This record gives sequence, C-alpha cells and structure tokens, in this order.
Amino acid sequence: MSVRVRFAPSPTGYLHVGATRSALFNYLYARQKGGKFLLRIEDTDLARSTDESTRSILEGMAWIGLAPDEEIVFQSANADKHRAAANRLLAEGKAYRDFTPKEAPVDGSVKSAIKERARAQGGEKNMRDNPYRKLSTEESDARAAASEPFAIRLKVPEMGKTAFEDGVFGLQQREYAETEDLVLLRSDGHPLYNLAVVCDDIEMEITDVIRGQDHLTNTHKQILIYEALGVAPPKFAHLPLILAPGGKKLSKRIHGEIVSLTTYRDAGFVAAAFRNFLALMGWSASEEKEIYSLEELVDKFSLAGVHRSSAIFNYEPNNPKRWTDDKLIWMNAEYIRTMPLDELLPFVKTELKAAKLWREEYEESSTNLSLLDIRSYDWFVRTVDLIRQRFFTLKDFSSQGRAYFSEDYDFDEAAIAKNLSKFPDLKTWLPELADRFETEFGSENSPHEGGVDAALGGRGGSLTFNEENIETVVKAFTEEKGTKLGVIMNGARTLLTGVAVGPSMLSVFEVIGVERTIIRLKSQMAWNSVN
RNA sequence: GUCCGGUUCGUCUAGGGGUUAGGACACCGCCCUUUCACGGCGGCAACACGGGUUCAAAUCCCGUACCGGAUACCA
Repeated sequence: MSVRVRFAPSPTGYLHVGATRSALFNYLYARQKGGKFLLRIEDTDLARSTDESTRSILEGMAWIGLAPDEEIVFQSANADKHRAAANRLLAEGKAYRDFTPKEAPVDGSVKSAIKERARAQGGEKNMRDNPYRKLSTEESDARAAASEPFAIRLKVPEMGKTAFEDGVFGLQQREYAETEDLVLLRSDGHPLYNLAVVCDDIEMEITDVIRGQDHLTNTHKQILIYEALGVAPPKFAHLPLILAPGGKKLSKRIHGEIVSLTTYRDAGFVAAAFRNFLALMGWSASEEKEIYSLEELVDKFSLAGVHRSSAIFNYEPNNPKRWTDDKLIWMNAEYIRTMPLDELLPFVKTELKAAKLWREEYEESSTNLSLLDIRSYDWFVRTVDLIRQRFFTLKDFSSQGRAYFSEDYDFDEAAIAKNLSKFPDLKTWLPELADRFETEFGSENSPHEGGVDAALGGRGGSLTFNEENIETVVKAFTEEKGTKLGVIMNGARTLLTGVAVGPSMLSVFEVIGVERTIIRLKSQMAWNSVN
C-alpha cells in the first residue's frame, strides 16, 4: 500500500511553527516514500474555528511550499459519518450511553481545572466505575426514548493494554486501566476529536500518522476506537515538541506572534530558509551540514533521525536583535546571500513594491540595458547582488538598502556620529569631491534625461564612472587633503547610503551613479543633525 | 497524583563501550579591509547526579533529581 499521510491542524488561530514542522515532516516522509501528503482541517470545534484561521493556515502552507496532493478535507463535513460510527458501536455493545448530566463549564483555565481534578483522584481512580456502563440495553433504550440526554462513551475493556510501535519513541504500551471510557459523542450529538480523527483517517486511507508528542496518549485512545471499529490502525510516529526558552511548550496564547508562521513571512524570511531551519529542529541527518535544499531533505529524511527530546526555540522577546532564534536569522542571511540570484529577485521585487520603491524600469522586459543606468533591469540585478551580501532579511532591501532605490532615505545616527561628526572638514571636502567628480566624469555617463542632469550644468569630463577611475580620483583627492582614504570613503558612504554598513565604497559609487553621487555629496541634509 | 517521555557547550546538534567528545549559531580575539553584520584563522564552552556491569561507561543497567507532555461531553 502506498504511503498516505496527513497534516491535520485545527483552525483556531494562525499556523503555529510547531504545527508547521509537523506538516513539513509529513511532507518529507510522503515525498520520500513516493506517497501522498494530505491536508485535513479539523474544524469540529465550532465555537473556536474560524474561516480566517483556515485561510491563514492555507496561506502559510502555500508560503512554506507544502501543497497538499488532494482536495482539502474539512472534518466538520463528516460529522454525520462520525455519529453513525458512534451509533454503530453503541448498537454493537462496544459503547454505551452515559446519562450523567453534563458538568457545568469551569471558570478560569480549563487546563488547570483538569489537572487539579486528576491530581485529586490520584492513581486511585477506577476508569470503569461509570454506573451507566452496566446499564441494561432495555433501560438504556427506554431512557433514550424518553429523551433523556446522554453522551456515548467507548466501553474500554477491563483487562489488557494498548500497544504500538512508535516510529520515533519505540514500543508504547498503556494499560486499559489508565484509559477512561472516552466520550465519542457529546450529549448534544456532537462528535468528539478522537472519534472524528479515527473515522477520517480511515476514510482518507491514512497509512502513517505523524504528529506532535502531545498526541501520544490520544493514540492509545484512538487505537481502542480502531479496535472497536474492527479496522487495523495505521503506523504512528510522534515528534518531540518545540519549546519556548522557559522550557514550556511554545504556545500561541503565551508566546504570541513569535509562534506564528506568518510573522516570519512578514518579517522578510525566505521560505526555503525557514523550512531548512525547521527541519533541523528535532531531526538530524547525522552529518556536519546545515544547509539543505528541499530535495536533500526529502532524500535524507528518516524517522530514525528524529529525536525524542524536545528542542528549544531560542529568542529574547525584548531584544530587537534577537527577537527570534539566532540560527534562524543566520540561516536566512545565508540563503539571501547565497541563493541563486534569479530566485531571490522576485522576493526583492515584492519587498520593494510593498515599500513603494519599485520602478517599472526594473522589469526584465525593460529595454534600457545599460548597467550604469539606475533605471534598468541590469542595474537592479547588479545592485541586489551587491547589497545582499550583508543583509539578513528581505526587509533590509527596503530599509538598509533604501538609498539605492530612492532619494528619500534617512541617515543613521550612529553612522553620522562615527563617520561625519568626528571629521568636520568633510563638510566642505565632500562637496569638493563632488565637484571633482563632476569635472572628471561629467554627464557622459548619464544616458537618460532628468532633473539631475541640470546639476551638472552640461559641463564635465569624459572619464567613465567605474571603480578603477573612481579609485584614482578619490585617492588623489585624499592625498591633496592630507587625510586617510577611510575618512573620505566612510564620510561618502554615510551621505550616499545613510548607513555605516555596506559593500565596497567603489562599488557603491558606481551603483549609485555619478549624478546621484554628486547630488548626495553636496547635500547638507545629513550635516544638519551634526552639532 | 498517575501514565508517558527526556537530560551532550548558552541554543540547535554529532557521537552511542576505548574520541584531544566533532560541527553549526551566538559570543570573544586575530587577519583581510575605506566601513561592515561578508570571508579566513583561532578561542571560550557540554556528557544532570549517584550506584552498578566492564580491563575500559558520555555510551549498557538501576536509582535519584530536574524538565516536558498527557490526563475534557477541547482539538
């Protein structure tokens, strides 16, 4: 039988990074085995499920590149089948009606209330002491006929145990005595999670269930349902949890936005990088390698390589530099600077568009092919390739890299302090350097019309504005002033780009172009904030 | 409480009877350099604890501690 796995999130919020990893591992497993990866939305909790969550999950899946191979299944659509299954088990005597009145909802945390109750009962609780378990069929039928409300519970056998070989955790066994007679159908007729999951997994012909470790005990309950239904259970594998720095399960409620996949998309992460990082959370190919393409992951993935211990997703909520896991940030930067340029370009385009920095001239179909023309596709490609070397996220293209694409950019305080304030002479030197550029390079290299040409007054020399010539001119200028090259270069860097970090200044000059260079060197704007 | 699981540098991890316990991120230093968060070289830093088995234990066994998960008419 060919492998069929599923990812089954409940749409009660955005897509969780831990859930995303489960999806990824399912996907990798399916791909490797030549099987199918399915998606089922577990929307049976009407009170909490929202269409918006479903959309967000689908969006996240699409972004991270995990498309299901078949139609999406909505669990709520199968409620009738779930009810039928429960009634069948009831008819077969494998389940019973529980007429115990439904408990009033607890106020405060449900979780802690459950825990408290369990603790109070201790290990003393007899899971088989429900009086309705032994109610005669006649009386049960009669009370049901009299419209007395009841839940349907599974009649868990008295003696024995459930056992299964977990793909990650090995042999798992649990005495029946540890498992309660779980409710299959609520008294309002609503089917409950474990029943719904089993019915749907059977219907979808799931062969392997790969999910979080928090489902380990559910698995024992589900196996009991499979047995009652007379269906062979699938294989199971449970994944270690992803924890927050405190050591607690990474949760939406406690940890907030940091656990949402969309946070990373919106923060300028490359999907491939995020996927790569996630794959290494709780799994290892046992080799000294960090960067894996999707193909490599599919090739090397194995449940044997999945850990039993949980991993901590490391971050510092109040530290802007470490707002998320260090390694994730590094990996994203690594992808940005090493991925094939043609794969990166569309992402940069999207980012620049969002920041209103995109120009139609950057389109590949643009006819102007001059590298020196700041309004050409070739210039755009070259610039992206140049500046990506020091960027960490796609956002950097529109923030740190803003000066390459716009005349409207800010000057970083630290850059001004470090590169301008300390050298007051630059206030006159840099405009002088601009004049020198004007004399040496003129407007020969400005192939397009525009306001900036006016700044050149139609005069100027004929040297090409390239790295070699720029270096010659700047060096000569530096010697005349009796200063260091670094002083001039860093001063110019600050005026030209607004920041202290960037590629080689010679490249920067060239990419910014002679016209913009001259204007920016003469501008007094940055100097206004120097005391 | 009970059941299940875990514990190797700060974090992600390799190793699974004999290793100078390896790599990555982060951090620090040096080099390169006009800047730098690129790159190169180097450094700091770990087998939870106690018993046992063994010539030899991070590795196998037992116990302890600590951590996590589960324990619903939620999913």
